[in-house]
Amino acid sequence: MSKALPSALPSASEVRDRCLCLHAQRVARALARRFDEALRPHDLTSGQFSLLTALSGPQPPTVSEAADLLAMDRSTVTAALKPLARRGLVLVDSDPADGRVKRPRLTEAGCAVLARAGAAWRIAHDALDRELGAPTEAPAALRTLSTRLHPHGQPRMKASSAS
Amino acid sequence: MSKALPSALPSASEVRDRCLCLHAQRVARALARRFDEALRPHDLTSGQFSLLTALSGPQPPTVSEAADLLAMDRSTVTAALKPLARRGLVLVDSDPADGRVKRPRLTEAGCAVLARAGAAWRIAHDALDRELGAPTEAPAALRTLSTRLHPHGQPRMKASSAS
DNA sequence: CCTGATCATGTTGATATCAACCTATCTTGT
DNA sequence: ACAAGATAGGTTGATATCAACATGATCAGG
Repeated sequence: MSKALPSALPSASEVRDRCLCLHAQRVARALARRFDEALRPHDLTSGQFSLLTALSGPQPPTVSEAADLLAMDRSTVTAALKPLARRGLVLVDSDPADGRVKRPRLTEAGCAVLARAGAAWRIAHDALDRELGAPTEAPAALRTLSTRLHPHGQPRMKASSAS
Repeated sequence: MSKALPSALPSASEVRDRCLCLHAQRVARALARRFDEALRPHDLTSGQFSLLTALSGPQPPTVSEAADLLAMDRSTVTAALKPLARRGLVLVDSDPADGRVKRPRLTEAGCAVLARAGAAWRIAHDALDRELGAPTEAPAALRTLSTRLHPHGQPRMKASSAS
């Protein structure tokens, strides 16, 4: 109903003001740069740190599970693991029960690096929280969006017949 | 004060729950995929669409200004312009007043593509808004964060002496 | 057992992303 | 006019990112 008038084509300012995607990219890039810098002493990018964290649970996730956790493509995870494996921080085991499944896990060295980097992460995150001033609602909103847009952890349900 | 106890190293779940950077990446990736798909009929990625939009003002921005607008590195803009220039959608002019400055601008073809893609963008964005249900505060929060983390448009001030 | 469908992952090719370095241009002080 | 510093941009090398396709493993019927 409300879209009976496509009116004019989207203007530059409309996109700049409205586009969630644009703002999400802006935020993502700004934060990535920030944490990249904080983690540089440990030779990890923010993305690598997130990936290592995703592997750090008691039971190593499969590649697909890790991808889901990070809301990235499976093939991106495969690619991202390579530099880490080359450095001996992760090891990609095959699942004994299912030959298709791979379970990348942290090595001892990987655990050590992650532990040190984790301390730097916390310092950087505390600084960020401080800099954002009073507990803004922004972080919570970001997490909500994150969950809404790409729920994780639940058994995937295929596109059902429901419209 | 509150950091007298570094206590344990950050756990996986602490990072997963707290890390703004991780959630920002998740949101950015999910939205990028979404708009990539919406714009695919026009052979534009969400990033290319944003870049074209940034160039679409009356006075074409410099490379640095465009980078600032998108919160990306200058060299990323340079790289991102290449595929677009190759396809004849943008043209990189030199500023007549300052030989260092380049001003990438849309060609006629670029304008046409952007107009068509803009219509698709609006449809996709309307659908997204609808899907996010009631006017959540998330979008506003995202925009706030975006501005806080990487203000744009204002004359850059170098790191002041304030501690 | 086969055979086809399904599933997990890997590979390829294109683009995106950034830091570090490099070059060309402008500006300022002399 | 010249040299020194600042500024704008590009180049290089590494990694990240995804879609599309390809491979190999498992599973369900027969």
